[in-house]
Amino acid sequence: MNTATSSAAPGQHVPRGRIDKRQAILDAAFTVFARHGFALACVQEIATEAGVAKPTVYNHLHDKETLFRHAMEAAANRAMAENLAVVDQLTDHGADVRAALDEVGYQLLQRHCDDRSWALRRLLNAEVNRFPDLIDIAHATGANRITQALADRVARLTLAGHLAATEPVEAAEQFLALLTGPMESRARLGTRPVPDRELRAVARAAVRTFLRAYGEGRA
Amino acid sequence: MNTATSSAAPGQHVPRGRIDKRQAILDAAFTVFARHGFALACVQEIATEAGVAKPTVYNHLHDKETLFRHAMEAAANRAMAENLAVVDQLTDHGADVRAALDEVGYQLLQRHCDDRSWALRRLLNAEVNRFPDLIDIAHATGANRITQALADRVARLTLAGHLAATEPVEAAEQFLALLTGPMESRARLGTRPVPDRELRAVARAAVRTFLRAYGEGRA
Amino acid sequence: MNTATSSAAPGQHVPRGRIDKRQAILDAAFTVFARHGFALACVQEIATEAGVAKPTVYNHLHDKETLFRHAMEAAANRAMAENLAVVDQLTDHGADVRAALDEVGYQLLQRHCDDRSWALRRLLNAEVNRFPDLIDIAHATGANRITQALADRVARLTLAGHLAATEPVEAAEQFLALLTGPMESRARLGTRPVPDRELRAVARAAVRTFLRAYGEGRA
Amino acid sequence: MNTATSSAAPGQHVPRGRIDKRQAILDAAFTVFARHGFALACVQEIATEAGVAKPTVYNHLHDKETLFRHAMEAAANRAMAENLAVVDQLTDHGADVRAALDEVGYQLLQRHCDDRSWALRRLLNAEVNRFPDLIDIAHATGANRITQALADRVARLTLAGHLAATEPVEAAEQFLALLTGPMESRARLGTRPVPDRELRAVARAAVRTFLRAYGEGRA
DNA sequence: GATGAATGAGAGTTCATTCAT
DNA sequence: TATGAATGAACTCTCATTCAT
Repeated sequence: MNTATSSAAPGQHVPRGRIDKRQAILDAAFTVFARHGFALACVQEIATEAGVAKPTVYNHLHDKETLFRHAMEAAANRAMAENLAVVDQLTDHGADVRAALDEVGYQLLQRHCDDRSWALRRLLNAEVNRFPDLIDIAHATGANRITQALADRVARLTLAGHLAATEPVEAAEQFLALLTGPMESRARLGTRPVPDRELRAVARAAVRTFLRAYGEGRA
Repeated sequence: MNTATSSAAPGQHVPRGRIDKRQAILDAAFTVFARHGFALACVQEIATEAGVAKPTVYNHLHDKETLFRHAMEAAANRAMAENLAVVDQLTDHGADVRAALDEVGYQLLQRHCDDRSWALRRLLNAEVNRFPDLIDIAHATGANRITQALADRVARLTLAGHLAATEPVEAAEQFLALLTGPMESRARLGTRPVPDRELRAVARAAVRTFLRAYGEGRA
Repeated sequence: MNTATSSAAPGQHVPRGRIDKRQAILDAAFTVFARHGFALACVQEIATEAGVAKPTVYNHLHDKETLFRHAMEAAANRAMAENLAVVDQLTDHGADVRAALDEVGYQLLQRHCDDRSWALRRLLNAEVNRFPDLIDIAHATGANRITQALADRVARLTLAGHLAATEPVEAAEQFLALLTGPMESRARLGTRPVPDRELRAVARAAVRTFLRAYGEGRA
Repeated sequence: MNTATSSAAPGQHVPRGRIDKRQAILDAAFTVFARHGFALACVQEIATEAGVAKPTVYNHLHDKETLFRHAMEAAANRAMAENLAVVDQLTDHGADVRAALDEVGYQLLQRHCDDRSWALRRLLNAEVNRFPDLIDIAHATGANRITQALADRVARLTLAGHLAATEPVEAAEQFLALLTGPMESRARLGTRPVPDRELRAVARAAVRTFLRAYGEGRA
């Protein structure tokens, strides 16, 4: 039905339409799963959202569970990539640590409060019993990697004399906790859109506490 | 599994069913909902778990939705009561603030990592789209009340000269964030039982950071 | 619940309340059956409409089928009595046969188009497969008796020289047919209230045709 | 029971089901609805009677209600077509009006007393509250169309000097009433099969009365 | 490879009916 | 006697999944 979606390079025989279709299905799947949860999402709705027929979904992803897994992995990977990109900005080339942390904290919060991020965490929570292995994928490759990446930066800042964090991982963990912890109830589990100003404020408060605890004056 | 279904005095005629059937149903409902989520939990299983027939469930709680709502409210209320009881221990009659915070933090973490607490949060996350009003019930009367109660204590400790928290609510929010934030990935969303020792450690780390930021030396 | 319904004579110990209750139940039953049909009428609704509890219905009338049978018989008997009373007016003491037939025809049509009459016929039609014996009760003691009573009057009028009906039963049958036949689609099976003027017109037309066929001028 | 389900040419590959499944379902539906009424007819029985699986019924006709509506409409259309075909025979090329009316009356009565006709009227009566619009379909396009068609013929016969009906519609209405009115109790609402001889007799009596009232001698 | 049609299994809900007070 | 509570049975409808084209 949607055969003209792809823009395959002319003269070359790459079945790009195939891949595009698969991607469309995965996107649609995540959207629909986010809307209704695993159990109540029906494959027909996913197919319609993706613009294909139901059996096509089964041709590409063998069954509903596989579909869910792949959609979740894709979403988790994208989210992690975005977060890592933010953390990577935290280099020491700017002397003003507070400003740098403020900015990184704010951007992390933005990612955290994105609709798809909330949906991802919601689904992870919801289906943890049915898909226990998804936690590994999402946390091992997700949350923990963010923590580690952030710990790396903290360690560097400590070595550079900008911080006094003796245990970088713990510091990173707490920094993230100070950022995201307050959002749970403020955003009502992702139901309420949090204005940018509030994100900035939460980030600033987190940084303030973090720096009081781990600022250079401390040991 | 449901040992508290009926506590009738032995030797006394037990009516075919009346008094605590409703409670048994609600308990069973929460258990089964926690097991499978709302959509996949079937009323028959709840009825069986409660030791009644299916229509009895419908006689007491009109709907599957109503059943869910009431089960969730009951669970949320119990959890909140437990947490408030813990916070209430945080009076200033002990001079050692750190020890008091350690203990309260540890007990809050215990409640937080209780199976039923994880289940409650999981269900809340999972069904937020279908039951948006449950967030109000759970957060407004739950998380926020804990924060407020804790803020009260923080204010008192500040007045007593034991803390330097100028904004008690923010301080309370961050204390809770420092406690519970790290648990998300450590407990793998409630999948992995966290040993007491680890709870103690996380609590201690949280208190350490908290006191560095809000200890009496600060202003 | 409705204990004060009866007006038992003081000083006498007649359990009138019992009888009243039974009657209330039968009335309610007919109303509800007329509303929803046999299958969809639920005993609970009948009980509520009668102002009693559900088991009380079962105490008085053993089960739903019995309830239906008794309600229908009562309604049929009442309808028949009313119709017979109308036919009985058709004596020859008035010389104007046309006027007498017009009036009787009109009154029969009124009875025929009463809500409860439509409901009765509707239910009879609807449940003929499940309650075949009800036709006997309703037709043998109902429609046929009206026809016979009318045939009696026709015979008398013939003997008195006012009519020329050689076969009174056939004449009666046709008179009733001319009256009620056109109502089926005019009243849309009882759904549309037919104005009195229309009833008069149909009756007059029926009488006109009837007298052309069976008037004294004919043989 | 359902011999006309599939008329595929023998020796040809029959697809697992496609072409006349819908028709088979509608036929089965009418049969089963006629047997049990709307409420007590269960879709499973319809599916079995049609030789398909239950969901197939839902695939073709969305609802039990939709199913009922379509089955009723089909039955009503067929009945009306048959009746119209009979009325169409009533042309004036035969000089013997009485014989022509006798024959047409008899054939109309045959249609009227067909099992499916009784069933159709029964269902119409039974479910008039739940499906009020069906009356329009059945009466407006059914009974009234027959009356109008018959009135057309009556008018022609009048113009040809064979009748003296000044109001063709009223005459047609009464002719039909004289035919079908007596059948209600004679056929016991379709429960008792009426022998052909009786149909002939009722038709003849109706025609006799009709011609006395509207024959050429009259004005 | 993509699709229209078909199906087996299963869930929520209702209801007539019966206990036990 | 009248009733609140409980239940077994049944029914509609949905959905993941598979044929056969």
